[in-house]
Amino acid sequence: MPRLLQDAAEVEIAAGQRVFAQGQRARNYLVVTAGSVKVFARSGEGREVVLYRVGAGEMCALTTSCMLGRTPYPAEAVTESHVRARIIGAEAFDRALSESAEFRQFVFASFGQRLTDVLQRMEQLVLDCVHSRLARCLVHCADADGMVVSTHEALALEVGTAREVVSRHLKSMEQSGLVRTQRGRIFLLRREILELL
Amino acid sequence: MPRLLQDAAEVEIAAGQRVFAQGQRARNYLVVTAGSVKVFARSGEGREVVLYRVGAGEMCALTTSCMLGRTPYPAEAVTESHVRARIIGAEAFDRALSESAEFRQFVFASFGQRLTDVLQRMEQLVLDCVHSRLARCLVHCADADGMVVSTHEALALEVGTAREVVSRHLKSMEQSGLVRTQRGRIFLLRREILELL
DNA sequence: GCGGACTCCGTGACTTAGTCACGGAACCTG
DNA sequence: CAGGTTCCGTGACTAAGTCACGGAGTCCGC
Repeated sequence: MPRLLQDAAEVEIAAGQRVFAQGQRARNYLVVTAGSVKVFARSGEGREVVLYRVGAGEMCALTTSCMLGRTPYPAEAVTESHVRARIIGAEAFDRALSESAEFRQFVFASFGQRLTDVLQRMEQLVLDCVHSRLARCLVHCADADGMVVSTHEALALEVGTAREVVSRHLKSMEQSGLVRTQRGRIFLLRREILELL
Repeated sequence: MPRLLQDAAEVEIAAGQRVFAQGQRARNYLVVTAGSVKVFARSGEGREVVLYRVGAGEMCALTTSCMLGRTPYPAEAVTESHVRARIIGAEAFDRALSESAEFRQFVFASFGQRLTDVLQRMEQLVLDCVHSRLARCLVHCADADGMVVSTHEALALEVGTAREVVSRHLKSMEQSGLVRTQRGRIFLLRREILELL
């Protein structure tokens, strides 16, 4: 992480807090140093899609974009865990950008990474079926023992579908012996097969 | 457009040419000065999604991102019309970035704009139904007389669905007197209503 | 002008996904 | 352990996507 960030003010945010809401204006440049923030969009009727998440060492590209374009946030964000983040004001940000090649490098790299991430995600959402997306998501979210701690609801949000659909797919996966389910958690039994989508 | 770009080499590309393919490496920073380039992803079985398009005065964010991250292109691009573009090599790009605040401004703004565009598009793809997306697309693509010159196939690609689905929705729109269709073109009869999704 | 060849479109039958409405099971919490 | 809350399962229905096929419109060479 660039030196400039290490001197920046640090804030702590509890899990489940809203970081910003749709329509709000961006005030400060943000870099997460610990924990993870979920950025998502919400439809009129309450359906949601996760756009991306910001993990430790990453900046919130949307914030940066909104600050530069002076546009309001087109999405909202909440913390998924206890989060620590560094904050930089607009002026300091501009200054750092012009003075430090290292900082530019960092900002650009984050931006680029985010863009390709999002494009890839979009590609999956449109081209892959729910079954694949769910399998991928499970493998990705599983810990070393193959356990995923998440509700069907949350998984649905993640793969961009509805809870019931996730329930049904999980049931079919369970019937084919790929997973075992419990309230609030899923155990992957045949990780290799799930990885093949 | 920053001065640096005005001195850069200009290339011309005919309509329908591939600009880059999936897996290829980015070599040069690109800014389109006339025409439009379509960036899209393709699934194994030939389905496609348009990720975004680069119009006059815009840079290709994906190219920039891939150059900075030294990653291969995750998508492909073709020209939709005769295109003129300015090209800058990697070294000149880095130099311009450090020397010119104007250039930085331009690159960042483009990047940010692209990101919010893509996020918005993603949001629509997941949260809106095909009917809305199609209506929006028609309104957006129509000329002053309310005429859209496009095949059902192309519209399908645009809204991220299949040709048959577009055909059916167009038929239903025609039956409700919203549009009139001909081979290769669609006339919007009730633009106001289409705008309400 | 006429016979392909090609592109574009329409349609039926079927599969997969998403929505709605509900009830029941599992888990807190006093 | 009573009562609320969260989470999950299910059936019935609608919307969307896939597959297969045929037909209409357009282009082009002769």
